Amino acid sequence: MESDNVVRALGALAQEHRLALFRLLVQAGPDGLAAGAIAEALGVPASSLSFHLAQLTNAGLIAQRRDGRSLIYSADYGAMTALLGFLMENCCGGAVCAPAAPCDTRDKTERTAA
Amino acid sequence: MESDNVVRALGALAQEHRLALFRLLVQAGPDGLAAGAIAEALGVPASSLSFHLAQLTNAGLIAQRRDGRSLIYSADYGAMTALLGFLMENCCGGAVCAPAAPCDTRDKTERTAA
DNA sequence: ACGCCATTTCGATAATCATCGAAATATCTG
DNA sequence: CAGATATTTCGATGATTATCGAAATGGCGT
Repeated sequence: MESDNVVRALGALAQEHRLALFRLLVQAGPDGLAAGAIAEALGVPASSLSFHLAQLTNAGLIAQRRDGRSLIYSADYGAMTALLGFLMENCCGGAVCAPAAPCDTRDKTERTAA
Repeated sequence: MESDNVVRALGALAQEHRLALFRLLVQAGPDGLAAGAIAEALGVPASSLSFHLAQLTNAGLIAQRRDGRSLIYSADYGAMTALLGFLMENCCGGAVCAPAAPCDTRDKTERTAA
């Protein structure tokens, strides 16, 4: 991950609503959540939420897919792993001191198959 | 680390100059660097740098100490570890998937003694 | 005390960000 | 196609952020 992307990712997470939103999506897993469900969970007006979703999407931290008239958002575990990897790579003068793979990035289907 | 502190820490790192600054201090180690040396290394005017140093200090990511007429800044490894810990704790529905101790947080004296 | 040096604070300016209602877009159903 | 639902885009507003020169502060040497 490039330094520029890292700044954007950190900036996207550096906001109360968006941090809560991202954590919500992470906990929701690969199935994700519809925008409406997120708005309700966070108690944020739809238009405000849309703004925050756009920020996280632009930062590459979440993905969007359509299901009927709902738009489903889900966390991009790979991006999160890359971000953590960058922060850790650069914490001790270039030495990596901990594995940069915090999550099982496979989705439910893959885990079941494995 | 509380969610509020996390937002502040992420916000502090979500800026090109400050991310470079923090990485510089991390690489410099516990001895830290004087404000002037940092300004020169980053090519940022003194007054701008002072603003960024204040942001990082306020976020608890760096510490300040005086040496003569110089102010020496150094990375707070504990804060960085706590931040990484928070991000990892909260990435998989509460399960910690990787050790949250990326760095040897002891200073030179302690390492030598060990 | 005086001048020097390192750094911060002040003040002004331009830019970006957060918020949210109203209107527009896209999809489904009948 | 018309109506209902889910979500985004637009537009306006207030708040925060980044920048940097000039002036103020704090510590040092003489």
